[in-house]
Amino acid sequence: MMKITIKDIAEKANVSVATVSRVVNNKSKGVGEDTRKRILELVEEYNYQPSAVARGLVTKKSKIIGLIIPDLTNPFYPKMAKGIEDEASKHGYNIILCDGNNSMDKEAAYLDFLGEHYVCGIIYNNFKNISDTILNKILKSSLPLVFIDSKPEIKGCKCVYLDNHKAMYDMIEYLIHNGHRRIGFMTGPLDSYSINERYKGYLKALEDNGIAIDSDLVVQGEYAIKDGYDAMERLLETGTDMTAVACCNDLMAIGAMEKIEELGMCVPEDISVVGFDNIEMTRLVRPKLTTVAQPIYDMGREAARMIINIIEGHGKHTQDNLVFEPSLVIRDSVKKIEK
Amino acid sequence: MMKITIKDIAEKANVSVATVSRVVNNKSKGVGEDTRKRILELVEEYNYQPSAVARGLVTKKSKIIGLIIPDLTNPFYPKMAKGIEDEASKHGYNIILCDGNNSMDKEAAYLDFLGEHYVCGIIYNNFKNISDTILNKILKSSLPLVFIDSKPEIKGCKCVYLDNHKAMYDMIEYLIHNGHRRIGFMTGPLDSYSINERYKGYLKALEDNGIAIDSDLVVQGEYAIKDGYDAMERLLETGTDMTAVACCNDLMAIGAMEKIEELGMCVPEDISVVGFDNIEMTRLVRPKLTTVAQPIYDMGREAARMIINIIEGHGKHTQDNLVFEPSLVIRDSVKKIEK
DNA sequence: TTGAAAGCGGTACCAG
DNA sequence: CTGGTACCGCTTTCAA
Repeated sequence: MMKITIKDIAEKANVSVATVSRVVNNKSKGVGEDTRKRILELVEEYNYQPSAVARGLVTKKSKIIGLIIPDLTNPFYPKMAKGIEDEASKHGYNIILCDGNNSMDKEAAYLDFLGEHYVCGIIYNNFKNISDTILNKILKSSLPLVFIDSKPEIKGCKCVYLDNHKAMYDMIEYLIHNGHRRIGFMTGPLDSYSINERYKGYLKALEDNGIAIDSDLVVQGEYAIKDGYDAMERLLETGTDMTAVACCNDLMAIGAMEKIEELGMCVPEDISVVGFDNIEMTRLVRPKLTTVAQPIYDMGREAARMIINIIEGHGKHTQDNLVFEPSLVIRDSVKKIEK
Repeated sequence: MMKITIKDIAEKANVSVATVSRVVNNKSKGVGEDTRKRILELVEEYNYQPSAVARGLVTKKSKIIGLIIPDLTNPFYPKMAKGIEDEASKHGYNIILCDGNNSMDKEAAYLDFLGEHYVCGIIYNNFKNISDTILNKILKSSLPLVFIDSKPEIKGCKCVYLDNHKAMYDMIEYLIHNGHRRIGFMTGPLDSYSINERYKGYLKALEDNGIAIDSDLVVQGEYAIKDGYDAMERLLETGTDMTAVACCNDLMAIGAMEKIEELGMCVPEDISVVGFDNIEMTRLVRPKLTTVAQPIYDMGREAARMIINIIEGHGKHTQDNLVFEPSLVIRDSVKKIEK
């Protein structure tokens, strides 16, 4: 069953393709009411769908925004995607969602993929600092691009992200105010902008409070629950006298809690744990996890708005960086230590 | 900065576009080694990316599979998407992921969207029984289509799904064997194939065990945590003497547990709760939730394999239905009632 | 080994 | 108000 084309409709209606094109695109000024109606009926009857491909070839526009995220199974990202999606559809744009699967190669492949197809812009949540290969692709590409949840070293690139430094700084200070001084840090890969900022925030907070930095108190891991679980095991071996751990995301924190509990210890009595992101799980887990909230849905919306501005050319004066403020969500996973 | 086209490369290389096309597509038999090299260099230098759009227009093939799911924020679906993605990329296919946002209209819109673009097939996880509008779109479309996690009333349609009836039947029997007889049922919208099957499984298990059906023991809600929370409140009002509730998905079950706890009661001491899907959260929540596991990642992979078979024409003998077996995951949210 | 040219399904401009 | 037609960027015969 061949797909119906504009030519088929034109034949059946005894008009030219130009006319069909006119009515299909609602540029009906200059089309007789009767022909218009006849064509519309045919369109309906044969379920004619204009090929966006052919159309894209001539118009070079597509109303499709590509979105690359690191990992769909971290609940943080679907929420971001929703924000982007909601804002985009409001403006008639569709999203192509690509899950980079925590792999630079996959991300690079998707960048190519999106470049070859006619997306009109890309929102890119790179999970690590971009490699030279990727940097090159981006530089050579003329596609509008906004980074979300990161801020690469590219002059003039558009970014929306959280003030990660402040976020972690505040969190560590909160821990310190609660009497903690031996504070562990569970980091993700440090070659990620966000993670690196968080790490710096941790360091700075310790420093500002006159607490010595101890590398035995920091472990590095990947981002999933299982990774936090594993990392906690390692941290417990090196981190003597540790009374609290700050984790770089909620998933890791939850994994850490699992490990602690499995070892017969209690959170927060034996050790306090805090996370980052405020995903829904943090509310559900026992004890409820203290964490820092990112307005991720809104960040998504703003990123969408930003790229649409650029695409539609209203973006000459769009600011380069949009940075959001974090907020602490205090729950039950931190113990107050009396002095 | 205009995008580089095949013509540009051809000019620079002093050859025809046909030749460039040949080398770009590795149909190099019949291209001089030197010209070949020269062209490849140009391609590299100018970062030439052939327009998949133009190519798609002529070849009518695209290696893109559209995937429609109900809601990205239910962790069940990202896992399914991963399965599909992984299998698809193994065969060189890409996925366009569309989040229907629990809305038929959105789903319909995406169906159109995918139809207009040149995807080569669609994997569709409809969240409710398909409407006539959608049925029509599907019937009129010539695109390969496989349904996942549902089984619509369309002759000859390809489906991969769980034996939902058996799943819920087994779960209810498990409850009964543990001494429960006043068992509540928290259902999702009944005009969904999967949900309806689960409901029937519930009914059948009661019947087979000589337990009277009591409509005061069933509530209906939507699928999110909040919905389960709300539904539980209603159920508690009508469901007298209820000792257990079976929920149609884990999210609802978790919401139900929240409500129960908030009311000062305990799970499972005061009331047992079971879920469905075995999302990761069920392991994390306290008490750990007893639920039924769907091999959703594998189901995704099989769905991908199925549609690729159809697309590539090896699918003449593909079976219509692929049904997976559920398995109970017994954890801590069910109390054994001594007789 | 290479080139010319006919489309693919539309859009948009120019005529009539 | 409508039709003819030149592209858009690429693939694919058919000839040379």
